[in-house]
Amino acid sequence: MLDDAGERPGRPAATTRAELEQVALELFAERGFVATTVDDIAAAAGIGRRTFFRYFASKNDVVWGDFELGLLALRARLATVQPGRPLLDELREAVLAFNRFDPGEVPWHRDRMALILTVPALQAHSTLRYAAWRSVIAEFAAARLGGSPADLLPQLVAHSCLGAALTAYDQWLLRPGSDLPLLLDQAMRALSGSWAGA
Amino acid sequence: MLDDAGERPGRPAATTRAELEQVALELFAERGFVATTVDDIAAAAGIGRRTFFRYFASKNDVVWGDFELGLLALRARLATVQPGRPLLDELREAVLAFNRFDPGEVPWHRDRMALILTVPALQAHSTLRYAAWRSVIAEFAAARLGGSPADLLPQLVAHSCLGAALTAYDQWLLRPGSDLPLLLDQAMRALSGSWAGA
DNA sequence: GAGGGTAACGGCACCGGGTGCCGCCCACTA
DNA sequence: TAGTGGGCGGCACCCGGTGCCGTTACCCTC
Repeated sequence: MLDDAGERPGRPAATTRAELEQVALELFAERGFVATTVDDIAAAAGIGRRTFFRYFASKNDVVWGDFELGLLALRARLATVQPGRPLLDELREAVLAFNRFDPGEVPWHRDRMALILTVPALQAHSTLRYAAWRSVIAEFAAARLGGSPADLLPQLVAHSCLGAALTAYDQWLLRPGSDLPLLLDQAMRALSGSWAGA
Repeated sequence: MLDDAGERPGRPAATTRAELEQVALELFAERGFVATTVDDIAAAAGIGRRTFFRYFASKNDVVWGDFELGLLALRARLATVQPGRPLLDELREAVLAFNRFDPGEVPWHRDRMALILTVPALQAHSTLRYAAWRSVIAEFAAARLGGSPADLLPQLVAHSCLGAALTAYDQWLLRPGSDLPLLLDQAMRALSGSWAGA
């Protein structure tokens, strides 16, 4: 609806989400997220400020790329999982898959995540995105454990997985050169109560 | 610095945080959080809009009452805990203590939490408050487990406790008449890997 | 009881994100 | 060549948040 080249009637779209995202991330890297105004982004992309908000619901959303698509993939993956293996094993692998990226994409992804995890406005906004992520996990956990996704246990599972993923990301950004999949794996495995007896 | 009755030189404060909070919560209950502007609150409290922002850093903060004091109490409590008991037992009791309120306070607290957990702007903002809460937990966990609060395990513990508390609050608000301390206890106990084998 | 010190008040102007409205533009189609 | 329809983008507006600065009201001292 604002992308692909012509085909449709009507005026062709002036740009794409991906293009806008790239322009914006460069500006964020140069001057920082808060110091970059939406006018700056629109000007740099050669569009009107009003048009920017047709591509992204908010300045915060620019940094989230194709998160929605990722959620769809996550849900699809979990829907086709065969029962039989421990819940946490499935979740661990799903979390790893969700956070797997082409090597070429990794630096971009790292920049994005650094913003999300350090800029207060983005930290705050991220909660709304994470809620959608958690509900995918809670759905799956509920299917496995029985009951409704709104029940205490599925919700707790979802919160725990999110916590593990965020912890891993924090470590990844904190320690240059560290390995994200490894950290995610460690964090997810640590959920199995390895610290519960301490 | 803007509270207590006279004693100091200078013009006396026109109101208090508590008074403003009460006025604001009533307006939120009447028209909702988003539909209530800061001007509305200021007008209802008989102060200038500019003055409102001397009492609260943002409209979002109104709803958080004495959270900072609670954090201090939580930290103090954890600092005086005798080693020897399992980490999770200490944390469970600390979480329960942190969320214990006078019976008379409960309805107010429930309203506050309902706002925080359902209004998107407040959900988002809450992350920043929770970060401070988590760091108190992480400090304690690091002291117990050894290492730095920034390490993976203490961070994971903190995220898990927060997740448990939020899960319990969600259930509390979802089921009228439910018992918050009981739900918190259940959620914290469920962290001990009761679902890890499923 | 007059005057100075001091700290909160609060108006004003400004910024920036976000939105509703509406006329304009422009590729495609008939 | 005229018409259709969807994206563009200016404009005006709202609201949260901030820096500035003159004003107000108390207290203390003389």
